[in-house]
Amino acid sequence: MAQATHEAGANATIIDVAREAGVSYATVSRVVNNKAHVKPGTRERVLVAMQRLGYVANLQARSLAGGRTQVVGLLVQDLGTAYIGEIIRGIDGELAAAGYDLVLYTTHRQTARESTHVTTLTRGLADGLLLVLPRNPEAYLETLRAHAFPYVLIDHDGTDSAAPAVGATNWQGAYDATCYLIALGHKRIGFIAGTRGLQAAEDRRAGYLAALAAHDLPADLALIVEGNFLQPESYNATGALLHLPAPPTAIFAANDVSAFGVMEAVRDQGLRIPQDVSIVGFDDIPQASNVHPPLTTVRQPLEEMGRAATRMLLDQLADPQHPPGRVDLPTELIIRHSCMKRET
Amino acid sequence: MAQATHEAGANATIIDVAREAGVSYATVSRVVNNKAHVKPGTRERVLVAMQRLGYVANLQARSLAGGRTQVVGLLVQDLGTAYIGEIIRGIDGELAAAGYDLVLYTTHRQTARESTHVTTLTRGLADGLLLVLPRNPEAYLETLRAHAFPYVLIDHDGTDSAAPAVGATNWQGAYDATCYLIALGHKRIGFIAGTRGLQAAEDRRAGYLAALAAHDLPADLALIVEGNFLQPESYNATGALLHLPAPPTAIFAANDVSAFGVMEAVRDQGLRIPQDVSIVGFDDIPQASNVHPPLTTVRQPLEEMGRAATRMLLDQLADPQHPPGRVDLPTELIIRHSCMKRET
DNA sequence: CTGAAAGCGCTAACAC
DNA sequence: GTGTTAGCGCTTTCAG
Repeated sequence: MAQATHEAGANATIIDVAREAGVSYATVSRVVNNKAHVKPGTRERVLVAMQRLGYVANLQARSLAGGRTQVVGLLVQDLGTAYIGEIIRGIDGELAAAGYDLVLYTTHRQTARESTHVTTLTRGLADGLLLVLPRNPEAYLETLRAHAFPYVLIDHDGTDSAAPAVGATNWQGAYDATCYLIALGHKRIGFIAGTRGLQAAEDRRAGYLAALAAHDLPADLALIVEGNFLQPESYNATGALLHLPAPPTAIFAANDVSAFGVMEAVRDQGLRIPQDVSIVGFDDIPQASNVHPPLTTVRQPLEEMGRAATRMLLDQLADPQHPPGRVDLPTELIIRHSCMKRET
Repeated sequence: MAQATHEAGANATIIDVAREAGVSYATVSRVVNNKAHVKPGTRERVLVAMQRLGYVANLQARSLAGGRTQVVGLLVQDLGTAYIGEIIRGIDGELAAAGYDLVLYTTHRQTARESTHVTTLTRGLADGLLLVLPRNPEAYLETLRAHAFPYVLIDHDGTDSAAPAVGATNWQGAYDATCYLIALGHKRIGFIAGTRGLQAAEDRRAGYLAALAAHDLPADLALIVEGNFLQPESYNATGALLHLPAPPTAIFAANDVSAFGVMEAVRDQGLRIPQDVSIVGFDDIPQASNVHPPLTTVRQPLEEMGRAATRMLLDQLADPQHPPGRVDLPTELIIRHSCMKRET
C-alpha cells in the first residue's frame, strides 16, 4: 500500500549497485561496511556506482540480517519542560556523530501495553535505551535486565548503585551555592525545597544544610519551606518567608523555575534584587540568564549529561562486557547579578 | 554482536507460535494482522499460543516484508523550547492511539549528509514525516516530493498552499487581542513584533494593524518595535516604548516570552501591571499562567496542532490518494489578569 | 479456510 | 580478494 508511494523515487538496492559496478553484492556490502579484503580499485568502482545510483542502505534489512538497528531509544516522562530539551540536545549530538538515530518514547502513553512496548523495543526497534525517568523506572528496568538489554539512566539515583547511570553532583552544587551566600555575609538564608522524595531534591536540601553546619550557622527550620519545583508554589512560599519576624536576606531555590517565583514575590513585596534580597537558583536553564537581574545559579550540565549517558550506552553496545557504572557530572556555580554582599 | 545480549529474554517468533498452535505460520500471520479467512476455533488457538509465548511481532521483519514500519518521523530544528514540547505531546498522543512510534530528528545535525538522512527516512525508517521547521523546509520538501513521500508541515505557511500543513489563525488571534485592548479603552497600544520574515510573525503584525484600522485608530509607527520572540530584546524594546513622549498604556507582545520581557521592563520602570500598563502575549505557554499577574494571552493550540497534523498524515498513509490540504486551527484569547480598563 | 513458498535487502559465514 | 549462499522474521500470492 504505502509502498506504492515510495516507488516514485529511485530506490537503488545493494544488488543494483553490484550490477552497476560489475561485482557481487557481497563485495558491495564489504565496501559499505568498510571491511577489509577489498582491492582498492574494486572499492573505488563500487563507491562510484553507489554515488551514481544514490544508494542508501535499508536499515530494516540491515538490522534484520545483522541484529543492529543503529537506533537508540529514549524514554522520557514528558516533554513539557526545557529541561528535557537540553538533555536531548546532548544525546542527539552524540548519537549523530556515531551514526545512530533516536526513537522517542513518552511514558504517559504506556498504560496497559507497557511491557509490549518495552518488548518491541528490546527486540527489533532499538539497540539500546536511555531513560530519563525522575521516579520509578523500576517497572522498565526489570524487563530490560531480564533481556540483558543495554540501557543507561539519566538523572536518577534511586536504584541500586550498580545500574549504569549519569547524574549531577546535586549535593555539592547546593553546598557551593550556600557557601557562596554565606561568604557574601548572609546569615539568614531561606531555602525553597524541591519535590519531596526526588533524590535530586533531597540531595540539594542536604547540601544546603551541610553548608550551614560547616559554617556554624543554625539551621532555622522556619527558613526552609517546601516547594515542588514550580513557580506558583515558590511564589507563595516566598511570601511566607518574607513575612517572618526575621526574614532571610538571601533565598536559595532548589531550581531556577522556583527562583523565578522568588523573584516575583520579592518584587511584589516592594523589595529590590539583589539590594534587599539575594537569590540563587539551580539548573541554569536558558531563561536564567534572560531575567533581570540575570540569575546567579548552579549550573547542572544537562546537555553534557545527555552526552555522557549516550557515550556510556554506545560503549556498552560496542562491548557488551563493558562494565557499566555510575557517573556524576560536576555542577558549577554561575555567578550573575542576583546576589549582593551583606554587611549586617 | 549485540544480538547475543538479546538472547537472554525469550524471543518467540511467528514460527514458534505456529508450532505451539499446530498451524502454519501463514495462519499465525493472518491472525496477527486480523485478516479474514481463519476459522474462529483456529484463531482462538493461535491467540492462546501467542499469549503463552508472549509473542511480539518484529517490526523490522514486518516492514521489510510489507513495506510499513509503523513509525513516523518528526523533524524539528531544536528542542530548546517548551513550544515544541507542546506540539510533540499532541503528536505523540495521536500516534500512540494509532499504534505508531515516533522517530525524532533535529535538523542542526543535518550538515553535509542531509539528503542521505532524508533518503534513509523515505526508504526504510518511517512511513511518513512531520516537519516543524519555522523556516526553509524547502530543502527537505524537494526530496520528499520527489519520492512522493507522505508528509505534513506544522506551523509553517511559507510554501505553496498546496502543501499539506497545519497552522493557527495568527492574524485573527492578533486582531482579537488588539480589539480586546481597544475595547478596554486603550488608544495607544504598543506592539513588540516577532522575528521578521517568519510568516507567523508577519501575520500577527498584520492582525494588530488591521484591528487598529478597524477602529479608526492611527497606526503610530513609534509604537511598533522590532523583536525576535526572545526576552532580552523585548525587555530593551519595551524600555524604548516606555520612554516615548507619549508612552503606550498597553503593550501587545508577539509571543509570551516577549511578554515576559515586557513585564520585567515595566516593573523595572516602577510601573504596575495592569494598573499602569496592560499587557497581552501570544502562545499561552504553560508559564503564562504562572507569572504574576497571570498573563492575558492568545492561546495557540499547539498540542491540538500536533494532533491535527498527525491525523492528516495518518489519513494520507491509510489512503495515498487522500487529498492533503491546509488547516488553520483557531486561536483563542485567554483573559487573565494582566490587562485593565483605561478611561483616559 | 489453510499451507507452501517466494521474496523484502542485507550480513556473515564459507567457498573459490 | 571476491563470489555464493543461507538465513533474519514476516507478508503475500498462489495452491489446495
